[in-house]
Amino acid sequence: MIVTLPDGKAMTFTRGVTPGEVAAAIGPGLAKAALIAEVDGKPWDLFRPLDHDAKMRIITKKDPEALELIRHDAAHVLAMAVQELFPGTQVTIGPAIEDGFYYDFARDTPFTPDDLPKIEAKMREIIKRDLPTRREVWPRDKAVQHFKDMGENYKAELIASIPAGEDVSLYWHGDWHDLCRGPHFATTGKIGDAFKLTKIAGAYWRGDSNNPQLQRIYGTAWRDQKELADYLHRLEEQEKRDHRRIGKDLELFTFSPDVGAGLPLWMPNGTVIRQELEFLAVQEERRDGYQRVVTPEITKEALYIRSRHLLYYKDDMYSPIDIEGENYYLKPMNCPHHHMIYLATRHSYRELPLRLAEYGHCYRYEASGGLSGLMRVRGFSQNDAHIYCREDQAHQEFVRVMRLHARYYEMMGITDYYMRLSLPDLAKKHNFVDEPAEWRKAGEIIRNAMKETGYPYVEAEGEAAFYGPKVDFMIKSVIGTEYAISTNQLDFMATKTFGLTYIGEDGAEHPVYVIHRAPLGSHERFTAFLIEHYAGAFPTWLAPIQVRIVPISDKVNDYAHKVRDALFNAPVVNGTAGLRVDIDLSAERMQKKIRDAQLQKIPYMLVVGEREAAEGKVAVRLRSGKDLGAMPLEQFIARIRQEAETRRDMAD
RNA sequence: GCCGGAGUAGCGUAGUGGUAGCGCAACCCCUUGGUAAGGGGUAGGUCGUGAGUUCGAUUCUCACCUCCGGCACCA
Repeated sequence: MIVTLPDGKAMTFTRGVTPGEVAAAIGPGLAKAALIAEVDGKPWDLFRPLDHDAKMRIITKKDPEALELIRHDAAHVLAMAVQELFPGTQVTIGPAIEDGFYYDFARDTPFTPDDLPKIEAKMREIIKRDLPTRREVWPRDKAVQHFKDMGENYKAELIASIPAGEDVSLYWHGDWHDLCRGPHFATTGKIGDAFKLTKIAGAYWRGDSNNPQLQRIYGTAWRDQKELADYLHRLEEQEKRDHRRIGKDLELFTFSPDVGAGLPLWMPNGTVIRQELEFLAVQEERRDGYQRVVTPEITKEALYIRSRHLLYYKDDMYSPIDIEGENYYLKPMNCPHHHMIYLATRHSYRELPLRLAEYGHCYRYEASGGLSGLMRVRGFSQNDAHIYCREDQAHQEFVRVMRLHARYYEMMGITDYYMRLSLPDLAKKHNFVDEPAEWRKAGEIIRNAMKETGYPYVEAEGEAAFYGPKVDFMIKSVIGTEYAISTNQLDFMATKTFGLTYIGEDGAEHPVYVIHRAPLGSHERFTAFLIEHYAGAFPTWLAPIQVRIVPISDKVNDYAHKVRDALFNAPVVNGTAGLRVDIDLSAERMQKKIRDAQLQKIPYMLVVGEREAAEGKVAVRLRSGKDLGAMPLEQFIARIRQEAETRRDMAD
C-alpha cells in the first residue's frame, strides 16, 4: 500500500497501517509532534488504519488547523470532567469556536462560578492521565438505543436526527465515550495545558427558545501558555476600548434607571459626535440627491396594521397609548411615514427616483436581555432614507447606496466589516410574505448590484426582512459581539400594501420598488462603534473638544481667552461652525494640564506662556505627543479649519 | 424574555450582623511652574429601591429596578 506525502515522496506500507505509524517511519520527531493526519484531504485520526493508497499529510501544532483540534478535544475533556464531578449530567454538543470551545450540559442544578476551577482541575487531571482514544463505527439505531439506555436523551435525539441507515462514529477517551464526527488526538495528553474555563451561560437546546435551556460552559484553549497569556492580555486591552467604559470616562452618554433601560441620555460631549455625523449625512446625501423630511414619533395603530409591522413585530413595539379611544404607537421605524409623504402627491416616471431622508427617532421594545450600552437600545435615531424608484432603476440605485456606504466607511477608516445578503427561507411562510416570484426578482436585483460594486459579501438564507431581501454591513464590537452597523432592504411589498405607484410614459400606474437604507445605521450604535474604533481618540472633526488651551501661569489667562475667542469665531463650513475649544484654568502645573488633556484624548493642546502672548503665537502639541512648536495663531487656525472641513485627521 | 453573576461618594475600589474606609476627580490654601500627576487641607455616602427576619441590616431572606456574561430576538 502506498502513502504519498505532501513533498511527493511515496512510501510503501502494509495494509492497515495508521498515520501514526507512518509518521514514526518518517521520524521520531514528527511522530511526537503529530496531532492528526489529513488523508486525501479529509481529517483522519492518527490511530485509524488506512485501507487504501492515499495522499497523506501530518498535522502538528504548527499547522493552522491545530487550534481547532485542541479546542475540540478540550471540549470533550470538559464533558468528561463534568460527568465525573457531577454524575447524572447529560451531555449534548460541544464544538470548537473562535478563540475557544464550549459544551452544553443538561443538569437540574445550575453550575456556579465556584465550579469552574474544580472542573478545570479535573480536566487537567484527565489530560495528565493521557487516556488513549479509540474510534468505533456503529449503525445509527444501535447508537440511539445505546445512549437512551445510558439516560443520555439529548444525545439519543441528536443521533436519531441523522438519516436512518447511516453509520455513526463514536470516540472513546479511556472509558468515557461520545458520539462524534472526529477526528481526535491519539491521547488526551496532546491537548496540553494552555486552556482556561471562562464563563457559564444558559443556552437553548438546538438554539430554539421553545426548547429547554441547557447550561453552557465556555473555555479558551491555545497551543501553549504564551498564546493563552497573549489572548488574555488581548481581552484586557479590548475591554479598555469598550464604548461603555470610554463613554463614561469621556462623558459622552449615560443611562438612568429613572428614565428607563435602553434609553440613552446624550451628554454634551457625545451630542457633538451625533451632530457631526448628522451634518455629514445631510451634506453628503444632499449631494447624492436626497431630500430631507421630518415625521412624527407617534402614530395611529391602523398605519402599522397596514404596513404589517404589527403583524410581525407587535411584541417588539412599545405598548399603545390610548388617546380618546384610539390606539397610538411610538414609531418603530420611519418607512410608513415616508410612504405617506410619497402618497401625498402623484408621481411621474420622470421624477423617480425620489429619495426621502430623515434622522428619525424610533422606539422599539427590545428584549431586556439584549440591551447593551449604545449598541442595542430601545430609543434611537436612524440615518434613514427610502428611495422610491422604478424597477429598471432599482439596480443602479442599490449600487449607488452601496457606494455611499463605501464613502462613509472609507472616510472613517472602517475596513473591518463584511456584507451579508439575507434572503428568505421560502419554506417558512410565517416569517416572510408569500410572493416567491417577487422574492426571486428582488434577490437577483440585489445580487447583481453587489456583483457590480465588487464588494465581497456572504449570503444568509432565512434572515431577510419580511418584505424583502436585505444587505447588512456587519461589524464586531471590541468585546467580540457581531452587530449590523447598517441595514438595507429592497422592498417589493410597500407598493402593494400602500399602493405606491408612479404614472408611466403610457399614462398607466406602475409599481415602485422601495429601497430602505441606513448607511450610518442608528446614531447610537454607530457612535458606539466609532468610540471603539477610535478608542475615544476621535479625529478632529468629531472630537467633542478639539482644542484645549493650556496657560502656563495665570499671568497669561487674558491671552488664553483671546486665543479661545479667535477659535470660537473661526468660520468652519462643516458642522457647528466655530471650533470647540476650552481653557484649563485650574491651579495645576502645566504638566498636569497636559496630562489631563491627553487622557481626554483632545487632538490639540495649545500651550500659551508669556513668550507666546508677547508674539501672538501658540505652542501646538498634538495628542500623539508630537510638539509642533510655536506658530502664529492664524497659522494654527488655518490648519485646524482645513482639517475640520475636509474631515481628515492631522492630529496624529 | 430565559439562565447565571453583580449593584458601596462623580469614577475606580476595600470592608463588616453594632449605621463605612482608600485612590482619582471636586472645592479651598500655598506654589506661577515650559510639554503626561507639585504640596497641604475641606467637603461628599439614607451602602440600587421596597418589604421581611433581628434588640439592631449596608451585611441575612424575598420582591422589584438597573447593569454585566451568555442564549433567544433584532423591521
